[in-house]
Formats: sequence, C-alpha cells, structure tokens
Amino acid sequence: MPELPEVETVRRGLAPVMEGARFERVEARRGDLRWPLPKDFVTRLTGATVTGLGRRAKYLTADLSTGDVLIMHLGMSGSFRIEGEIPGCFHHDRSKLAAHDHIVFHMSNGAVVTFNDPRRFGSMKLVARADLDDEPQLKGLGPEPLGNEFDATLLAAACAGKKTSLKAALLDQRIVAGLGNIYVCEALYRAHLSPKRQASTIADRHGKPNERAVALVDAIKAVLHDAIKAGGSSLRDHRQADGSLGYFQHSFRVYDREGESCPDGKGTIKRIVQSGRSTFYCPNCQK
DNA sequence: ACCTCGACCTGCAAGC
DNA sequence: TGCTTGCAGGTCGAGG
Repeated sequence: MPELPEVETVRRGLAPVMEGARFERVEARRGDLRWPLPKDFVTRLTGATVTGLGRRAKYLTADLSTGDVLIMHLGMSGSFRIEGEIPGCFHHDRSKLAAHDHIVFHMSNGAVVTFNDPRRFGSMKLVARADLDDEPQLKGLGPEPLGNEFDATLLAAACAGKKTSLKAALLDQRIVAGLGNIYVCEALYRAHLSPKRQASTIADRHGKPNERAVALVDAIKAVLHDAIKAGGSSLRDHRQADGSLGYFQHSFRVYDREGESCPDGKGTIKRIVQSGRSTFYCPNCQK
C-alpha cells in the first residue's frame, strides 16, 4: 500500500508505539525480501532505541540510539501491524503470526510490530547515520513534493528538455520523490493535463515554469494533502498499522475508473498503458 | 545520457 | 469446478 500518503500514514501510526521504545527482540522469519537482509540485522537492531521515525519519499527511516538508521520500504504489498499491550491500541494476549509475516519487532513497551509483505518487493536495511548521504536508494531522490522547496520553478527545471511523457516524468523518483501510479494520475487530472503530454512542455525554452507547471505543482500538493488527511488509500482491504482503513480510494477521480464518466466534464475516463503501467485520464478535459 | 522493457513475487478476479 | 490469463499502489538492471 505504498505511495507517499500511505507511507506517511504508516509513519504516523508507528511513531507513537516505536519512538522512545527499544527493540527487545527481533524475529527475521524470512530474510529474502527485495534484497537479502544483512546477516547482522537482528543483532545490530536488538537493544537499540528508536529516537525518531521519519519518512523520505516512500521510505520509512527509524533513527536509532546506536547511530544506525533502519531504512524500510513497503514495496507493492508491504504493511505493518501493531499488536501487544499498548494503551489505546487493540489488546491481544500475543501476536498471532499470519502468512507472509516476515519481520517481527518486539518493543520494550509491549508493542509487537509485524511487517507483512506477500510479494516481498519491500526491503529493510541498516546503515550508519554518517553514511546516510551515500545510501544509493536515497541519494538520487528528487525533492519531497510537500516540502516548501518543491515549486513550479523546480519541477519545470527538472522536466525541461525531457522528451518523455509527463506521466513517466512524475513517476521518476529523481524528478519528484514519493508519487506513484495513483497519485500521478490524480494530480494530472486535477491539473487538467494529459498524461501523454511531453514533460518539457511545462517549461519554456529556458526551463522556466509556465502556467501548466504552476497548476501541476498545486495539484500534486493538493492531492497528497487530501489523501494524507483521509489516511491514505486502502486498496484490496489493505489496513493501516492500527488496523483501520484509509478511505481516499473513494475520492479517486480517475484512477481505476475506466469507462465511468468524468466527475466534472462530459468525457469518459479512459485507460491506456504507458511504460507498462495503467494510466487513467479524461481525454476531454486533460489536454 | 536517455528510455523502454523485463524481472522480481504472490494473490486475486475474470474468462473460458 | 478448475484451469489460464492478466493485473496489481515499486524499483532496478539490462539492453536499445
């Protein structure tokens, strides 16, 4: 369940039970996620206290008292489940393992945090805080779309000269980091821009933003804010860490709505395939 | 340096 | 019912 709003929702769910708590016991039931877990994963984590839980693009980062940072990615199907004796959370005598429960954190406050990932495209990695800037997964990431520095000037500069489609450009984590297939479709719809439009056309020939770039940045920020407010999107009944469902999927205007009529136009929503992935858009109002 | 494509995995829904 | 096919919110490395 993982684009930026879902990952941010997970972060907010995990922070109250993980921040300030210590990894008392760590179970790595399967080490073959997207990349194999390092051999010292369990020993290096055990005993460490989480000093802060952050997010960079679609990555969760747990700052540890040991000087390490735990970097986690949910891939396509990863999720966390919180159980245990935590005030304000569901109480269970003990955590019951389910299929695809790969990693279990037993925290010092009684919380049991379980990482489940059927497809195993998710990953976990431990790196020394000092080496974080060299981390290949994080190094190439573009700006955070909700950050103040992300604006039309920045996006236009990144898209200037790009012959690829706007859809592909926005999915490129080096241009802006955190959007995925759903929110790119939704942002383009809100900005009235065709996903097939050449990316360079949001900039003039000097790389300066035009009105399309301004509309697109506004649309990206708005859709992400709206989705976070709704607790993200819950496709296929995916749950948030506290067991609740996000409900932004009910607010999709085009995603997965092929054949339906456009919410504020006369058109019909169409599905096309761009670089191997479904794009949903309204040919009538997205130009 | 670009860009597209296949690969990585499992599960589910639709079609025959 | 059971099989096959295609599709799924992501990334990465190979190849053109």
